[in-house]
Amino acid sequence: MAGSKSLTGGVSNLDEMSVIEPVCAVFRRTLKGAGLKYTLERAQILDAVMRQPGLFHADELIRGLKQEGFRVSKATVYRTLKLMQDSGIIQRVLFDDDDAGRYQVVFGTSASDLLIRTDNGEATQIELPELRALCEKICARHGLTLKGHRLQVFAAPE
Amino acid sequence: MAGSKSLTGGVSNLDEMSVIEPVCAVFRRTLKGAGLKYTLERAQILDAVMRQPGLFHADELIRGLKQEGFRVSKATVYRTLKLMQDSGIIQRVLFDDDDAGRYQVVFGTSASDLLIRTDNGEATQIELPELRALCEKICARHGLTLKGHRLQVFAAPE
DNA sequence: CTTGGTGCAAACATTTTGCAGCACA
DNA sequence: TGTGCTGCAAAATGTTTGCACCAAG
Repeated sequence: MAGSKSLTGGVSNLDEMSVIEPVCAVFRRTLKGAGLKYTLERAQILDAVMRQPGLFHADELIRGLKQEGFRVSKATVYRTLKLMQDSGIIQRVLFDDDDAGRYQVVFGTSASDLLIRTDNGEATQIELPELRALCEKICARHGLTLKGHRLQVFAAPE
Repeated sequence: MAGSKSLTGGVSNLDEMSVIEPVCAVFRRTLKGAGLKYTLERAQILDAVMRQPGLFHADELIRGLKQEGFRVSKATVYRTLKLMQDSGIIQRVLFDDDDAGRYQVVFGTSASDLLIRTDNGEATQIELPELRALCEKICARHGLTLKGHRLQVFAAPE
């Protein structure tokens, strides 16, 4: 991770990044579909994003990238983050006050569901399979097709 | 600094809060409990908020107030909005890109649940009674007490 | 008086955009 | 050659804060 370019580049050789593979493909496909390119910077950012533990701040991400020696500008990071949203790889999350800039990886997980502790803000990804059916039901009732969902459960100890 | 700091200590039970008790009373009680005052401006803002159809933007609210002849500053509006969040009367909502500044009245409704059309951004409040039990189950599994939840269902026609 | 509230404007944090140069199809 | 990409810095949002003054207990 400290080297120069051990990225998912995809042009030729890869490293031992396994989680990233499918996401990478999705991202690339989406980009290509829009006439955009899968550049080194975008690969680096995707890589960094997938390495994030659940939730992350755009700011942290940027700092992390710089710390690892990558020279990406925040403009590019934000631009890429937006592209990733469009590709359905990540989504913005806001669960309480003052939580701007918070993102979450949603690709390859059913991780739109969060359990959030109101006492310390800690967020855990939860699994709630039954929810899917509920959402589908609601959509059907409105004559719509389910595209996704997001649940935030707030709780405290005691 | 993640958790919210409730003025009276954990308002929370939004879902079962009876519709009967006027929001005004709750707000007032909460304020008093924190040694704060229920001023004219706060009343005006609360009033305007309750008049909002579901979701609203802080910005719209401010414009609306000014248009009605009230001379409240945005600073006061934001300060009051925050107080209302702490009282559990409203909550911030972010369901997609670019939706900062969006709020929702949650008092007296089980309205943390939204059906959002991905094609035009239109948001409808939905009723999903079964969800409550699911949330409770999850909380129990983690040894926590349910404080509230928020669901966003994304869907499109076709 | 003392505590809190308000408006205003400046400050902030986050995200976006204009621009010039660069890279690759 | 053109189209897209990048970094930088400036701009644009959305929200908060410092300050001086006002209002009520």
